[in-house]
Amino acid sequence: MVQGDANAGNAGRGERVEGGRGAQRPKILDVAKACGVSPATVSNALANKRQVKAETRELVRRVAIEMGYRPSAAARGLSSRAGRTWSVGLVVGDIENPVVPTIVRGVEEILWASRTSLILCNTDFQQDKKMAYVRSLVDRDIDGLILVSHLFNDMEARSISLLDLPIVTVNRMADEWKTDYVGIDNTAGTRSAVNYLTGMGHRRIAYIKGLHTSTAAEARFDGYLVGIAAAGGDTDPDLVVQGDYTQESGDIATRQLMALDRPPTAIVAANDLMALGVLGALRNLGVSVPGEVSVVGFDDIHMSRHPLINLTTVHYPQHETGAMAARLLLRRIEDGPDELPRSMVLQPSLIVRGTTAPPRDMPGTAGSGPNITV
Amino acid sequence: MVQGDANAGNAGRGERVEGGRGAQRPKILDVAKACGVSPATVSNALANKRQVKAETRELVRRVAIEMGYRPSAAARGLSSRAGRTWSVGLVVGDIENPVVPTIVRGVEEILWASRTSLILCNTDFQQDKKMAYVRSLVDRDIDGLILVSHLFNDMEARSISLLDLPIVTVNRMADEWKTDYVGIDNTAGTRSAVNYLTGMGHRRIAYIKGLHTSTAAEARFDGYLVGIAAAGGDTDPDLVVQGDYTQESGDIATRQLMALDRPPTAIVAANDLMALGVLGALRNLGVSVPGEVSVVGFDDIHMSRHPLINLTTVHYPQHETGAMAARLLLRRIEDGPDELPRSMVLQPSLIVRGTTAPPRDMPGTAGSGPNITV
DNA sequence: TTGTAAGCGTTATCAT
DNA sequence: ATGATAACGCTTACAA
Repeated sequence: MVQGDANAGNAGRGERVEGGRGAQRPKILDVAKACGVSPATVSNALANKRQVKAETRELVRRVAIEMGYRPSAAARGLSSRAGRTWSVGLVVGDIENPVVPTIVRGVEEILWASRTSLILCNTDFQQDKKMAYVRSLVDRDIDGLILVSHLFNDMEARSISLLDLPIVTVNRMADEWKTDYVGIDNTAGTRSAVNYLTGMGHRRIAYIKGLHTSTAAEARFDGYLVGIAAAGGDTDPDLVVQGDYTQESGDIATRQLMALDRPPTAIVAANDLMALGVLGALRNLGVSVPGEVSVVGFDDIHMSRHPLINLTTVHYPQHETGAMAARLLLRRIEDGPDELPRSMVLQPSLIVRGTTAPPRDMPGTAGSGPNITV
Repeated sequence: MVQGDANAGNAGRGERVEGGRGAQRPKILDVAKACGVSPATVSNALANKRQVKAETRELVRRVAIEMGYRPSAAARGLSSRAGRTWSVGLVVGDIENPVVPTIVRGVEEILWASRTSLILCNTDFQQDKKMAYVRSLVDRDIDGLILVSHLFNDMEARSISLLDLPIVTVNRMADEWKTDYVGIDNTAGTRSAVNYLTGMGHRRIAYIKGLHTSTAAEARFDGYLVGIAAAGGDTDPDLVVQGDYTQESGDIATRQLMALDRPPTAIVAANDLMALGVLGALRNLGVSVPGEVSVVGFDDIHMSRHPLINLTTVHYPQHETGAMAARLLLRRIEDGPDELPRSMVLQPSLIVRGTTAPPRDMPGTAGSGPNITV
């Protein structure tokens, strides 16, 4: 029973719909009619909100399923003042950066559990694209927003704050903008990497910086500086090269570093992608790792674990970061804006693999075995 | 990896903004009043639809911007019969699989150009999660749907077809379901890989299959079979091992293959991720590549290009696939359902790198230089 | 050129 | 326990 009469009321409208195709989705009124009750009752029966006689409730439910009725999310959001849209925006700079999909996955996992949709925005780190996306998300009445590795200037921050929309920022160091925050202690991360190297006797340690637009990049660099200073390492400015987080920039930086009169005995990169570039360049230059030069990355992307790469790196809990951001956001959405901003700082940890060893001129304890011998 | 302390010392920063907070977003009526015109005029002035006196139009626009007015997407979609929601769903199995982010990026690039939002759904290849996501997308009145590497059984396909929603499937071989389609010639891809190997003299070539739930996996396997048959290669069933597209399964399969009485001289994997597993396993087993065993992958993920990996593989145009899917979808959304289904089959191409060489017992032309020597 | 009013599909507030 | 009816914020006939 109950089959084709959806569309009964609005027949004649769907010109083109000739053969039984294009059966429009039934609306709540269709279900109501089919059940001989009012739309309100259907709504209540389905939402389990008000008291509805068990009998009617069952009837409505059965018919609704039979007809394939599904409430329109848009209509729902429009109605009911407290109505959520059950969707959140996720703004990332570059979905192709290996750390990002893992973060996204962490976010998705949590959101899925509360049946919240994820609107993905890829900004290519362009200011205007970023803002346009945010505006578009707001137009959609999203319940909340997660911003990964993005900086907002005062004007932008102010204009967004006005919306008093639940926001969680990820990988952005604290500023005046009071949003919830998830991140790691970047400084501690690089410092532990440098400490490890100096502990093995390295003194001439190079650093390849990340994109300057990121506060995380600054923090990681600080860790390097502190670590070098603490061990009385070489502070030759030529040992610091600007990169942009891409593999290629790691490659270029390495050629530059190895061309120095006194090349470094170890290279620390601000992320794994650049470290991979370092390894590639060294390989092509015929420099053995870790025999002649040690290499350390930051992030611990999946590929770094590969036996052919086997990169010593600082582990960044990417999945957990995403999951935590989503949890914070959902909590904020439920609690409302009156709670104090929450910060979650996860701890990175050094993972020692095969690209690090004592410097050649100081054959102390051997590393975990040479990784590549050219 | 040590959990972090939560809630840092940013207390004191959050003062509860009591008074002027929560300035709600202005609605069209607010703008109308502020301009002394009717809401209809505001709508028309902003949408540039009907003729509006240039003067009023400018006034309305200025005031709208001043007040920060933005039309509600939900209300817009709900109103106007022809109203699109300017959002599409993108269903993928695993965002962490390296080919996926690149496809996503291709989709995003095109969608962004037409200001259409991307709702990302990660199914983990679970049937129920997949269908739940699709339903949720339909509830949201999305304008269209892109399904990447997903199979739908008849019942599912039928129930979705009823919606007559614009759909583009990616990486799924043709079946009775008439949707637009983007894919590559998978069979030709693996066949070219096998041809290359047999051309160098290989006869005992192993194959690691992809997940059986995917039709692409079947097609790729077919290419292997055809290639082997054409060259009179070894059809020993032990040479075919089932994998699941993960790196780990490539590793396991390789140990199994190399433990055979007569191990293969070459291994073809149904994707790069498994091929990376193969390389890792061979490395750990002390088998030289390509000296003792040649390895070929499929996809050409970013990492395969790395000098330390340097994997010979079949290039799969991931970005272009995503972009093409989005173009097809947008076109379908605009053209309506009456046009015939369109199919787009892109051509894969073999990329010869360093993991392939003639078999040891047949030292013809050497490969492009040994990649790894253990 | 502009205003009025009728939807769009729900949920919420009243009555009954 | 249920049914009218008024929002929700917008677009678009239809009038003026």
